[in-house]
Amino acid sequence: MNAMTQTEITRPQTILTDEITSGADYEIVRKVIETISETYQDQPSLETLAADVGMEPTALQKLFTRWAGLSPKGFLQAVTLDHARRLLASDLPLLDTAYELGLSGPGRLHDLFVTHEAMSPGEYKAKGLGLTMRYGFHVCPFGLALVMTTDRGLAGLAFCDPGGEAAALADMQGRWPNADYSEDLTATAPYAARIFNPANWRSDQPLKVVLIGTDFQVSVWNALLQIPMGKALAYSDIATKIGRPDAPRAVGAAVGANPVSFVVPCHRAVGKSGALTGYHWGLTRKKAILGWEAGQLCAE
DNA sequence: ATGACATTCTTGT
DNA sequence: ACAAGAATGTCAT
Repeated sequence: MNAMTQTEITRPQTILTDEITSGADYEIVRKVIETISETYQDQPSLETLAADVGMEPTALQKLFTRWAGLSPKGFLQAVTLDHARRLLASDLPLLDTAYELGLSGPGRLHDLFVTHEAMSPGEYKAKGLGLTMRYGFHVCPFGLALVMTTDRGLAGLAFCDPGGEAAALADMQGRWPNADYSEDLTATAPYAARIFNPANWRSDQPLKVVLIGTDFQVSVWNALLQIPMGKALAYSDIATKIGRPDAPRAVGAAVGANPVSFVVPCHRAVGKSGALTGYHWGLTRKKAILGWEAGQLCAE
């Protein structure tokens, strides 16, 4: 069922000619999202948006809907303050039970099933010494994804746009400067295929993730993993949840330091007002991911 | 709506 | 040990 993992891929560009065009689509989609979020008060028409990216209105409509499962207008609503508030307002009854679950094996922590283990403090201090990281770039609905794995599981996931590969890789390597790195698309492709295709989100084959960070960071990331798809939590809520109600700002820093973006849903942390605040890989991408998730939910 | 400041943890000297 | 910074929050205009 996974023809994709068999494909020989040495350069991201070659994929663009593949039938999987979602990576190329994102270039367009990203521009449109950018325009929408900058000018949404003016209610930009589909026609205007299409003209901006040099497309026919109907073509853009089709492309955007195929990408997000949501029309541009629907998407606009999905990333509105109102909607984010609704996500926030909704319950957070997942406080204690999910935590235990997270420590003891596979659980429905994200709609993508993951098992995760934290590295010991000693391993963290070694900054990756003795670890072999295999990495590769793969097209995904949000541009290019840099996937990094160890033999213990997925350790890193970053995003970039075409041309930004080196910067993204440097960003990740800076986190574990003592690790060995080797490009190995054969190792990373299956991860990419599983992560970005909701059809492959299965409980019988959970994704293995290793969390490499300080105790504080790991506890924050654990909290993020407990936020289900289509929900969001304020930074201050997360702070409360991990027992440090006075440290929302430190939570923000820890969320931002998350090395496994998307899988650890750092995009589901929002400001207390429901406003979408920063994102390490670009605020537009955060909006794109949230809108895309909204589309996935609609599709069910 | 905007801006100053309070506050906690991480990280690099 | 210390100082600076961070994807915040709150309160006063």
